[in-house]
Parts: sequence; C-alpha cells; structure tokens
Amino acid sequence: MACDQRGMRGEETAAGEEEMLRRGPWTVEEDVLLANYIAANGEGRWNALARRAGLKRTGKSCRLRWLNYLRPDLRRGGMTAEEQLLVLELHARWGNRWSKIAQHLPGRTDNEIKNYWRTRVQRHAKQLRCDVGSQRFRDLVRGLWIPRLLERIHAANSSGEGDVIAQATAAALPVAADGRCWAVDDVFDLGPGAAAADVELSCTTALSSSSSVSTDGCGVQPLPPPAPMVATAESAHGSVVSSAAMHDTALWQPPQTHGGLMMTQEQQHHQRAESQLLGAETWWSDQTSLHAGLYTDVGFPELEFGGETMWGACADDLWCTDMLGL
DNA sequence: AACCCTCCCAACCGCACGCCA
DNA sequence: TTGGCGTGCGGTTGGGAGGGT
Repeated sequence: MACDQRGMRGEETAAGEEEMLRRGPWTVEEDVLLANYIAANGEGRWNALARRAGLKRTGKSCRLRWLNYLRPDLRRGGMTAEEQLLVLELHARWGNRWSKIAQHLPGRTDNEIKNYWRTRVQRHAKQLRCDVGSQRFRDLVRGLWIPRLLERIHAANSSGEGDVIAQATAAALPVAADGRCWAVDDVFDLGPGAAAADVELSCTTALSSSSSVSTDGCGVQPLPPPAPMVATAESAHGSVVSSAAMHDTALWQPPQTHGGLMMTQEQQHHQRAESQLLGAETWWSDQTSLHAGLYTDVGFPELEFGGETMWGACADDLWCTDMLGL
C-alpha cells in the first residue's frame, strides 16, 4: 500500500544541503536496496545501515520500513478471529502496550495492532457511546464481542475438537486440564514447563476489573460461558432500543430460583445478563455448564430481531449494529 | 462526473531509555 | 557523571480507497 502512495509525500527534507534525506512513501527501488542490504548484512545500527545501503533515509525510517513492511515473516491480510481475540484480551491486560501485545501475535507489528485498535475497536466504542476504557465497554467486549469471536473460532474448527484446543493453544489461550479454555492470564508468566493444572490455578481474567477471586482459592474466575445473556444496547439517541436473549438450551437448563420461586427462562437470562454486565460475581458456572473445549458447545441460535439477524451479515461486524440501528 | 465523507494504514514525530566513551 | 548516539515505543498525521449522494 505504501508503494501505491509513492510520490505523494516523497519530498526531500529541507534540512541538510549536502545530504538530502527523503521522507514519505518508499519506492520499490528503496525497498530493494534495504531488503538486499539486510539480507546480506543483517539488521541493526540503522543510521549506519542507511548510509551504507545508499539510502537517503534516516536510520529510523529504515528500521520502521523493515519492521513494519519488508520483514519476510510478516503476515498479511485482515486479523483472524484468533488474533482479534488475543488483541482484545491482551489489551485488557496491558493497555496500549502495542509492542508487548505484538509479541504474542507472530507476524503482526505493533503498528498494525495499534491501527486495528484505533480504527475498529475505538470505532465500535464510539458507536456504542462509551469510552474504550470504561467498565461498560469492557463488559460489552466480554459479553458480546469475545463470545462471538469464540463462536467463529469454533465454527472454523468444528471439524475436530482437538483442532480447537490446538488453535487456542497456538493463540496462547490457556487450556485447562479438562479442556476448558480460559481467558488470557498469567499463563505467559508460568514458564515453559507449566502444566494445564498450573494454568487453571493461575487463571486471572484479564478483561474486567470486576473479576473476582473464587472461593476455592483457585484464582480469579475465568470468563463466564458466553451463551445465555441479554444484550441490551442503547441507540444513538441514548434510549434502550432493544434487548434480546441469546440462549443455548442444551447448556443452560439448570433451574434457577428467585425468592424460592422457579424463574422463567427469560428471568434467568435477564439475571445472568445483569450479572455479567454489572460485573457481578455470579458466573453461572455450575458443573453442568462447564464443558470441554473452547466454549465448544456454544452455539448461538440465529437470533431473529425485527427480521434481521442478531449478528450482521458482514463477517467483520461483530457488533449487532443492525439491531442497534447504528 | 464531481464532490464529500469515512475508513484504513503507512509513515512520521516526540520522547524515553540504554549503552558507551 | 555526562553527553552523544542508537533504538524502541506510543501517539499522531495525512493521503489513498471506496462508498454515498
């Protein structure tokens, strides 16, 4: 793309009569010069490298070009669901530590992740009228976006459960001994010999300050299974325009009581959703609902909403923008 | 066709830090 | 200790692409 922009801003700097340094988009010739030089001599010492390679660029510019564009191990194309999931979770954990986040996404640069965050994630937050740093947005990410990503990952790997776990592992999502997959947590700090049991013991949820320490002393609760919840969203005008229950009857049948009375399914859904959105410590994670795999049994029924499906047809639109009327 | 607007992303900027003489 | 240099990081900018009117 940068090459397509060639010449648009490629003016020489005024500074330096004897050595005119170029700025702006890189030309193919410059790319070849830089790539060939690094292939022959390696990278580093960027200022000297720029001079020796015959490039009229600052070392800084050369380094940036190499790391963000020319490096052979770079991945191209849009972020996969796994990568988006990782970005969301790692950002919740580390904030704008783009380079640190990028270390866990092979082939992706900090610049790319930063751009992804600013263009996609912040746009969604803006549409939802909340700040990306707000608890409300974190809850929406946890309750809507991440489950949707997990669903997509599952769908893509539905050919075999082993693949699912392998995928989660490859994506640095810790998988516990029973196959449950946890939110990104301190597994990165466990060291190479950490067993699945250790993973479970160290689980912390990175996504919400509302995460709670479990009573059994096994660390902080993982993400709740995403299936049943009520998505309540505000329209652009600030009024609640809709709420819809997503449920998986195969998973979410345990009867709930409220004041000694059996709760209707709708009441249960509502209570669960409130708990999630308000960061309550009720996780609805009774043993019957804890299941093997990467939330593998989660299969949202296609939710009808005013003739539109809950999730937009656009593969990249993970928010229910149709429903929101945004 | 022309204009406008938004999205996307490569590239730049300023700053901080580490190393070394 | 200090100053210069190289490097890395996060924030910002600006222009192409594409869609809508």
